[in-house]
Amino acid sequence: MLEKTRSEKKVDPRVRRTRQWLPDALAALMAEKSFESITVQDIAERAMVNRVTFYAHFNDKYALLEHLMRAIFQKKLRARLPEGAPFNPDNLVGVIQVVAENLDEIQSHCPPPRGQMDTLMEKQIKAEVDEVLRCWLEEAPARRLAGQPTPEQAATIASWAIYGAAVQWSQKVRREPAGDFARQVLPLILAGLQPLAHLAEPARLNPARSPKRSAA
Amino acid sequence: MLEKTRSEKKVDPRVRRTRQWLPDALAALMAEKSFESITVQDIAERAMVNRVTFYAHFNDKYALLEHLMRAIFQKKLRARLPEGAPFNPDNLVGVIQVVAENLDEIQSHCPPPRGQMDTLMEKQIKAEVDEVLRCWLEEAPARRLAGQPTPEQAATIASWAIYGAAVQWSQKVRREPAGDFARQVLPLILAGLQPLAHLAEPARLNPARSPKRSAA
DNA sequence: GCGAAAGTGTCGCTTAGGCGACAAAGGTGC
DNA sequence: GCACCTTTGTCGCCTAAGCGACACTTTCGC
Repeated sequence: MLEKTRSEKKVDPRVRRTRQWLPDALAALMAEKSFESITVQDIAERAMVNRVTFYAHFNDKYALLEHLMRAIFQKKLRARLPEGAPFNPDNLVGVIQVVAENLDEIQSHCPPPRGQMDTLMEKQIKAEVDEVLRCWLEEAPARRLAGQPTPEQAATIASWAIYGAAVQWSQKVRREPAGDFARQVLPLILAGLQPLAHLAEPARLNPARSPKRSAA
Repeated sequence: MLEKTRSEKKVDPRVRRTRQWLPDALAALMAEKSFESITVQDIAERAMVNRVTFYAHFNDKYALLEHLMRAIFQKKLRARLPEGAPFNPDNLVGVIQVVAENLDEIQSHCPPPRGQMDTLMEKQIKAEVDEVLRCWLEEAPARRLAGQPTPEQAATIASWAIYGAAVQWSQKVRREPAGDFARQVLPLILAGLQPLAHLAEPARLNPARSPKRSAA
């Protein structure tokens, strides 16, 4: 597991195809019936792929569902953020917004007995957000001091925080648009991303030195 | 060559897929540029298939074009005639009509320097019509006498006749609808399909015995 | 003309996918 | 309980597809 992070250069076209078809087939089937009633045979048949081939790529249908949900989320993210988008407040708002919208869509589309689906989705979305944040944190000027939080810790904390905020938002009876919500919680999320904070507010106070508070 | 006539039972799904993709790719490319300017590499690339795989299925792009044109014609035929349609005058009219329409469409869509395309299409359409007629002739009650035309001969003669008539029709400056044309030439075509003639006219004259001509 | 570039057709070799079969769970009806 | 059926994972064997490389031929551009 966890081989190359973001490259995937030379993949056998056959592999690329089947890894495209299987999620597509599952998505198509889930538009027709409940996930639980879908069998691996159904998926393989719809994907025009042998059942054994399925197991060569995914352990079971839950693993495929994880992959599918992450792919869906990634696609929405790509639509909101341009490829290789740099860190800035607007792009971070975009991430939060897409998390919220995705959550909302799943909850409104799928019938309430969603079983493990919520858990799976939560794991995948947090993982994806974590990865995006980690990229941003690694690109940012390194100012890591011993005893201070690592970028990995910051990314994890922020991804959990974002997801938690989105869950709370999605459960409100009268909720504001996802974009408004995202802008609203932005400061709280940014607070957890200290290494990036100076990129967010151009006229910031100096963090390490004594904060010379100006007279009002 | 010329293995099973109409069965194709168990084909490896991988083969089925590539034999689906390659014609699809060629059709897509021909909507963009001329056939001559299309290379085997283009086709393989568009079909997401290795170039060597192409040669495992077709000798060259002309062979693929033959296959494609026959497939297109077959599809139109299936749309006009229900699967396993029996012989009757209306279905024969349908065959003639589809031949004419197909000819017309190719000639109006493709730019006049069509090179070998006409030849290829002619060969494939006549082959397909020949096969359909042969099926009908074999199903018909056998009344074959020594020295009389075989069903194969009758089918070939009729398929050539149909195609020739369609070519003439397609070149007319002011031509009637394809359906009218088909009904118009039907008697001439039927005349060449003697073994089927009795299925076409319920109140026919007895063919072998002395034609007792009724007074006007 | 003539060299570079692109396209063609064909070779082994490697790899992913198809297939039949199997034992081991899970239902379902009685 | 017990059969019966479906689904699930997992084998090994075979085949189609991918790939790099080769020797051509064709097509340009100069």
